[in-house]
Amino acid sequence: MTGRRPQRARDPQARRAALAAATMEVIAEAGVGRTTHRAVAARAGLPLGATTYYFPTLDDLIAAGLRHAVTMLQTDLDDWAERLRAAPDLPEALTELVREYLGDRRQVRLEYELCLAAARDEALRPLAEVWMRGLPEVLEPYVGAAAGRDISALLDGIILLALVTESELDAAGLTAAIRRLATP
Amino acid sequence: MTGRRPQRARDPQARRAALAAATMEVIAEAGVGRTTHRAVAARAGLPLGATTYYFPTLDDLIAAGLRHAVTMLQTDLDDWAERLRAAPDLPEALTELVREYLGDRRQVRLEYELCLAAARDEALRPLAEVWMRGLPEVLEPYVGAAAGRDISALLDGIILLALVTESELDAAGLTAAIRRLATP
DNA sequence: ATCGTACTTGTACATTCGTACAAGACTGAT
DNA sequence: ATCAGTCTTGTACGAATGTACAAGTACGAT
Repeated sequence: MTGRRPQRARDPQARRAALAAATMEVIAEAGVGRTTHRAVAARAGLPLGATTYYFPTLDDLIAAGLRHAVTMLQTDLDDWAERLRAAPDLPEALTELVREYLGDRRQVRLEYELCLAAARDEALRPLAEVWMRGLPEVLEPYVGAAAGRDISALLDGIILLALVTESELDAAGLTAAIRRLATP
Repeated sequence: MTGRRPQRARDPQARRAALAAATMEVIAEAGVGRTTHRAVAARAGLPLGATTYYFPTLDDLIAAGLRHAVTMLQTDLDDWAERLRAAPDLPEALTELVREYLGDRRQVRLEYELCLAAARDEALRPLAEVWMRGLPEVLEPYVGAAAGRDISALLDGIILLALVTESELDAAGLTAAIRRLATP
């Protein structure tokens, strides 16, 4: 019960955040189903007990990780919104954003981990909806609600294809497809 | 070492198949990351030892489950191809097929489990590619390669959206979007 | 009939898991 | 200075995990 104990500075808020961030990373690399307390603790550089102190159960920990992921994605989305606002041509700008997004495969996997987790666990659904409805909302002012949803779905599908096949993105083709969906 | 042992009839081929099918079901319900030898054995109604006898490691078992899933998806796809051939209007027929596909959420989840597993494990990639390239190939004769890929991506995205939000499919909107992508 | 091989099955085992908790340490109020 | 409560950390423990394997059974070749 009493090993050496050089206790670190206290900062509960930072610990919660660090654990959520570490959980997000573990999910991105190993998947929701292989996420464990110990992997998260190791990734965060914190003792095992810290995980259960701040998040009573593993499900809580995973939910916190996914919530953190959505927050990150949200700020990315704000970036997208701003760059689209400044862009001369929407389809071309969207294509470029997709290309950049595909640069970080870990983050892309995380997005689909979130979707699958939400598809399986109803409690996570609102979280995933925030993310899924984000892009359509950004696009709506430009092309309307219906086209916004269609284009968003197209991008999700194209991103999934690129994730699985690891093939190069056909930028010209994507731009053309977006343009088709955008024109009324 | 020596419990009661009413040994069942021998049929190795059927056992392999039963284990692969059971694995597929466990993956669909619990996810790749939570798939275990014991869950598969229980689902197949076989003893634990049978799993490791036919599939040396858990990865082998999971790969077999995913391979089985792709085979199932492939026959579904053949169905799609046949029905599209007989359909008077491609966009409307596709929309109807998507609506039916969404009826079995377990199968839809399985599809995305496959994609995520392939995104994480290179060895599974060819398997997922077979599936991802299947629909574009079916569509190509009707609309060309580029539009086939675009429409396929659109459907994947729409299906994902429906899976996550559990919202009703907007059939009319989808048909219209497909038509936009299909017309040259 | 017998025999070898391929299959079946129960069980064993080290490891890892989620979770619980006791013991210490910090901190703000008094 | 003291105390209560919050935070920190190491360790414990039963359950579940992947895998190994010995013992037993069926069956085709001989």
